[in-house]
Amino acid sequence: MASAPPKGESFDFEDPRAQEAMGSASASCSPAGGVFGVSPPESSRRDSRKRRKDRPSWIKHTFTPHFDGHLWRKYGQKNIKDSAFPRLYYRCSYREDRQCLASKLVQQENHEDPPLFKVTYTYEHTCNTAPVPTPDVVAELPAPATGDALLLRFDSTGAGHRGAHRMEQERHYQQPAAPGSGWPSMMLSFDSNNRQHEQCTFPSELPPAASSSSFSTEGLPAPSSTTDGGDDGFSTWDSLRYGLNDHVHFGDHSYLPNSGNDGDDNY
DNA sequence: GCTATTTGACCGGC
DNA sequence: GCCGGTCAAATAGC
Repeated sequence: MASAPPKGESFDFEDPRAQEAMGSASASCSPAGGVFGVSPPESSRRDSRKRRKDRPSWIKHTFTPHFDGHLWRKYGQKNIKDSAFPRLYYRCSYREDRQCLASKLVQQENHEDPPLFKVTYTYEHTCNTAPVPTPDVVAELPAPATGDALLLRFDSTGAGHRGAHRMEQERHYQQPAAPGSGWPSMMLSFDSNNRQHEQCTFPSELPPAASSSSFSTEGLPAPSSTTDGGDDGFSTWDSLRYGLNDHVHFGDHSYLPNSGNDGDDNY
């Protein structure tokens, strides 16, 4: 990642320190450990807004802005001047519990399908909740010739501290004739911490952004205990739509299978 | 009833 | 003075 990141999957650094810190390290949603663990500012309202420029931040372009391995809680949305899309503001769900100052801004950048999002991360996570990918849900694409069924396998590792949730499900759905029958192999995982992990391997003809062999996106901003991410245009779950080309329904959520990509921003 | 999201307002930075 | 980031009350969903 350090060099020539694939289209739609790149990092830019607003903070030179961040850029330096990244160095040759593989791109992860959060740079090499602790580099950004700069002493957090006071959490008072005023201090929290002070010195924006001093805050470590780095930018990532992705098609799946919500799959970055951490739990995020939305705290604001704002229309930005000169931007056709609103900017969404998220902060770490553990902000209060663990004084984690990590936050991110998500902004759609174009109308492409899938749309590209610019995600600006601020502060390294100090909550120590970086998830370890544990594929619990697996979406496998059968041989193209056999039909258009997608198998989703739900499972649980029970690795979470809240205890294991188990569910298994097989789902089949129709998919349009995919050119070249190149469908991504998607893996989704949920752990008992309400985190979701996703891994997706794309066929060769996928767009450059998605053709980086594989990507894994973990820790959906899982809607925490109650919701699934809300309905703010593109919820956590909506991000999945960019991983396939047809709609897949998880409960109330529908996904539009397509070439998804979240890059190697995970662990 | 609890928790997350929405949304308008506030306030700091530029 | 304008713009953008955050707060916090209101609202909605579970």
